[in-house]
Amino acid sequence: MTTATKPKKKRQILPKEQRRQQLIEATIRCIARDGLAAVTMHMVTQEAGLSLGIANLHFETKDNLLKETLRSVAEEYHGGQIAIMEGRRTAGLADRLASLLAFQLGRGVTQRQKMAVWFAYYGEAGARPVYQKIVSASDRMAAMKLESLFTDIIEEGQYKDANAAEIAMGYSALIDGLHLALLVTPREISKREARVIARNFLHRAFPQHI
Amino acid sequence: MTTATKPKKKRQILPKEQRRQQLIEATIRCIARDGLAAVTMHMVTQEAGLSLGIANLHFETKDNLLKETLRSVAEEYHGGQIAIMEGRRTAGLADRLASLLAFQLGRGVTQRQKMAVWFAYYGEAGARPVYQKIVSASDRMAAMKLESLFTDIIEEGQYKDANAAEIAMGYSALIDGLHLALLVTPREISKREARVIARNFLHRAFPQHI
DNA sequence: ACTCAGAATGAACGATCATTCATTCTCATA
DNA sequence: TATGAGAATGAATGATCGTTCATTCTGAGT
Repeated sequence: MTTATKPKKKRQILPKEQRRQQLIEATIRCIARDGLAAVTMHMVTQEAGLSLGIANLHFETKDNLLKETLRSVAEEYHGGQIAIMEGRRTAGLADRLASLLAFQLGRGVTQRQKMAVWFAYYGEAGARPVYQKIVSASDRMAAMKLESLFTDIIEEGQYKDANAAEIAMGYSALIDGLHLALLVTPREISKREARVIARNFLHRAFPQHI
Repeated sequence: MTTATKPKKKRQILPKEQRRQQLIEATIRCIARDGLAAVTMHMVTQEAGLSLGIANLHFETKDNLLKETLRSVAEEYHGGQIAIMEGRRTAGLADRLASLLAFQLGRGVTQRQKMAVWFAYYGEAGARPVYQKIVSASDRMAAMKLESLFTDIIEEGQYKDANAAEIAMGYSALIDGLHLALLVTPREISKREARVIARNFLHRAFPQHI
């Protein structure tokens, strides 16, 4: 039996921003794998393949690292939605609606990892106003864009008695709830079923568009 | 300035079950106030007005106490729903539907406390299969009852193209999402609005019943 | 009134973790 | 090649927390 080889030893110096990103990504993987409560600085820095002190060097405190990680995930998630809803690519409203749904309930291990992080923070949000503030910054923007998209759709489809704000809040809640179900009881619901449910919600509201 | 009075000193012996309940309730308050990650044995036992060692005496470990607390909240929440859906009180299906909605989005500080606990655990559920198992035990039962209620409603209303299982999953997800919104961004949505959204969801599915 | 089973207590212990900082190492620049 | 600014390291530190258990205390039974 040979002594375990130490695969990497070489120390490398990289620009600050790159290290920060590297540490945030390692943090996301740790949270998704072990849960927010179990994450330690050792765990994160080892996951990143770096030394213990590096996280404090770039983020000052663990709390700060966690906050920045949440900000990163929130901005990516909401940013993705906003990009679709602003619709530079797809011109038609119906296309945007379909793209949005596909993005929100799309495939990918990445997606699942991000969702795990998302809800780990939600779980603490009730007790930690800081988290609420970080999320609501980008959340509010996404909510506005969604309401605006629905307003356009209602006008285009001449839907009677349709309240864009109310449907938007309902749709957002439904998507959150479906994500939660996929995360907590994945055996009870598949992504395909989740997509059907969300589609039917939209279809009942905007039958001509989806 | 007088020395701070020590309000309580008398040691009291109570039956095991009562102490367990007392500790679980203290745990719920602690989680709601400070978040699951911040809860300590000191905190819980002090909140309960008891001594440090008592939680270990009745629950062996902290982990066990947290698991039992989750079980208690899950059973209360799902149990409340199940009781309504079995509908011994209200005979009409429409009444049951309204009662269910009122229960799920009803008023009360208690409700908010329980919801905080609920999502604190959801946040860790992705990384802790034990939590998933505890929740899914009562969750599955509630889901079955809900689907059964919707099946009856579909038959009574002769709704065409309505899939009870799909609408039940959608409704459950919507309620979860609304709870999440109320917890995380209470300024963006009121309980009244949440109730309207849920009601409209049901109205679109079962227009004759609500 | 007396007794004692076992409920309750809390000081102490050991383990874990975030943070610090003296030291080592890297690489852009000269 | 030589050099030093500062990036990276990880042993050490101090604080926090879960758990233990010797001791104290209670109250039902006699």
